[in-house]
Amino acid sequence: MAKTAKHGELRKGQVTIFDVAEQAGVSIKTVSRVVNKEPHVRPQTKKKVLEAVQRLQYRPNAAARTLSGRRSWVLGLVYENPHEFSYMKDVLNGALSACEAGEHSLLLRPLSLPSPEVAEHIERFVIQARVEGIILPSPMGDVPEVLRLLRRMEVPFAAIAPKAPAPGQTNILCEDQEACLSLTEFLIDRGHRSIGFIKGDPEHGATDKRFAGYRQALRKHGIGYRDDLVRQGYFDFDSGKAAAAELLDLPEAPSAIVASNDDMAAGVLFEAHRRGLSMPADLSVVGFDDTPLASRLWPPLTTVRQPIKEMAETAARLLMDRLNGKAAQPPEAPFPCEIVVRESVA
Amino acid sequence: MAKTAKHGELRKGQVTIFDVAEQAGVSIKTVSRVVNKEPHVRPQTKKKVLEAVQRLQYRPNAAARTLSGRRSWVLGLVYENPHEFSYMKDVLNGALSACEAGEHSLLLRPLSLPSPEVAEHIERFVIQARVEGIILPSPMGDVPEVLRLLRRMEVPFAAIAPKAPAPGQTNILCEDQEACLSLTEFLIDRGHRSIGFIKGDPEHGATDKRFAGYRQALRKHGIGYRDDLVRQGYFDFDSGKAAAAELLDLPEAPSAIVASNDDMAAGVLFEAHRRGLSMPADLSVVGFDDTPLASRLWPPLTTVRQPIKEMAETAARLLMDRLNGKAAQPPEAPFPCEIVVRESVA
DNA sequence: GCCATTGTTGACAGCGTTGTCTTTTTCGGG
DNA sequence: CCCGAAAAAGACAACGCTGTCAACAATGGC
Repeated sequence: MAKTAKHGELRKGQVTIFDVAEQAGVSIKTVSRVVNKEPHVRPQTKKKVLEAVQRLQYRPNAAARTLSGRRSWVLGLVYENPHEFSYMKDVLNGALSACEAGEHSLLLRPLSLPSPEVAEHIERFVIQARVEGIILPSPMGDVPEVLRLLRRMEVPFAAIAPKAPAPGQTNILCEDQEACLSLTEFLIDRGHRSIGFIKGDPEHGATDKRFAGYRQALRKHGIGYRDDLVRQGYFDFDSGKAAAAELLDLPEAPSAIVASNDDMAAGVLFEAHRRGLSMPADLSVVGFDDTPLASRLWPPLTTVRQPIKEMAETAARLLMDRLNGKAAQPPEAPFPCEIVVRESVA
Repeated sequence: MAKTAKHGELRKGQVTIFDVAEQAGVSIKTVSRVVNKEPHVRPQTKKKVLEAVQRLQYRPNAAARTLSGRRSWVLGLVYENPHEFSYMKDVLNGALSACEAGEHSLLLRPLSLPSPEVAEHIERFVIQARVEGIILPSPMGDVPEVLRLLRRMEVPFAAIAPKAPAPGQTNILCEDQEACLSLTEFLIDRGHRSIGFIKGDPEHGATDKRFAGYRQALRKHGIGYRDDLVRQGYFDFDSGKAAAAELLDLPEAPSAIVASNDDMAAGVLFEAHRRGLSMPADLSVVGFDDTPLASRLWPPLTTVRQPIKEMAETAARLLMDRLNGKAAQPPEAPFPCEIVVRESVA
């Protein structure tokens, strides 16, 4: 009882497991069992404990938990710091909300990507912060050193939209190819036959799938594939602008351009404006991602909305389930995308 | 020695204070003193310890530190989740880099703002995660309940660009008014005499200062202030669009519009495009913040770049200094802004 | 009604660090 | 060369929780 008494005097608002145990008239270990959803507690006892927890507003001390147990309740989000943050914003919000629901903390680790020390940075991050699991938004899920390191350290991870979704790891995918197929078909349906395409960064998982969707659409509608209508981009504004310049300089310039993301589509519009073209009359443009940018450009972009936030949420949830020892679910079906029609297509 | 031996076997890569103590031939307390830069250690001893730390790559276990000591080494970033994340992206990066340098962790807490439970959320956040100090980017630094709560809980905080920078708290400001003065003067210099202004969200700290800069510029150049040329906005695209529509419907429509941020400026451009105006010939537009958006719009926006990242870094650093018991520095001078000239002004 | 088995609960020792208090060492002055 | 004070170093008990193992209660088969 001495101990109980000592702990009874709540210090700085901290309610401890001892207080709950006292309230419920059980030992601290039993409280621990209930809080951690362990078996071997009678329903009746469980009820008493939960009531005490509720009454005292008890929240386990994370530091003590980490120190004592094998768990740290920390997930890491390792990402490449982009110029256009809207994709990461959704990832962040999704991960954050899942972590809150799962009583985990989320620690961020931005990294600049083509760098030899990536693995070391992550290793330090994991050891230092005792990170239990890692979320890898694209393109992190495709960096071989990163994957190798995490496997070696046996740190579970979930990759969002990786390029090559390795089996046996948690992958969160979306229907990139199908979406890009529909997007291209949308242009074909409006009468376009000469359609340019700007590829994304070859490092990103989505790049190939979107391109495949484009080709599939052409094939499906019997439109010949023309290599000169396809340009390499890197998912950023400048590369989109440059690719557009090349396409528009073509003797047989396309009447519509599919950009693999909105930022590049913005580059296309910019270049077209610069040339005094009037959109969408002279050129139709579509993007991908439905960033805030898409609705702010003139003309506002027809684009594809991906459920990034939900994907990140799922990634975090699956990770936590795995850490909690839940049986491995069957791999999630790819998330569906949705075309958002705006005025950038004639 | 038994203890030392037991701890000697590095478990899961964890190097403990015992290992360092053994290597250096001192007690763990001495290691603790050195690591925490406490006094009462002979230079010679200190050197030995630091060498051992270096050799073993020792990093104190954060959980143990938190549990044992009074410190948690955690800062919180409490923000309103915006549509346009670029401001927060900079804040985040700044805070993150300062935290890394100062060996703190950063925990995020997005909140939706006009909400009665804001204070409760923050209270739980602080207690739960044992947050030691909080960074409040605008407009969080102006929510009375938040400030009241933090003062009551005695949690140090630093406000970035608050509306009413209360004395005695850490405020990070920038020269909003001066910048908006220069920005307006930039238009006046180009011959504009009828200049519209779209105010920002009245909740934000920057709103009044930017408006004051606008009025100051008119006064300085002997241009009469016209109330009908000023509209209320809320820092978002739609409000900018709506305000622009009103201004352009005016019998004597302005030849230039100053929007209090880029997102609203995007709204102005959008509305003007919709009416078939040609920019910048028919209408000049300037924004504020230099978001990625600014360079992607057509025409690209002349705007003001604020050193947000540096400001956030400073906020975090000042907070950590305070927590480390360093003497309170004199309040930092406001950060200077910089006009970024692009093609949206004729 | 007894024993073996299973289910439920509790006592107690860590986890790696800091805070407090004690012990040892150093150093200057007589 | 010794004494006292101050500086340096150490011993040890928290911190709040989980893991391990032991104790006890309930259950079922004979």
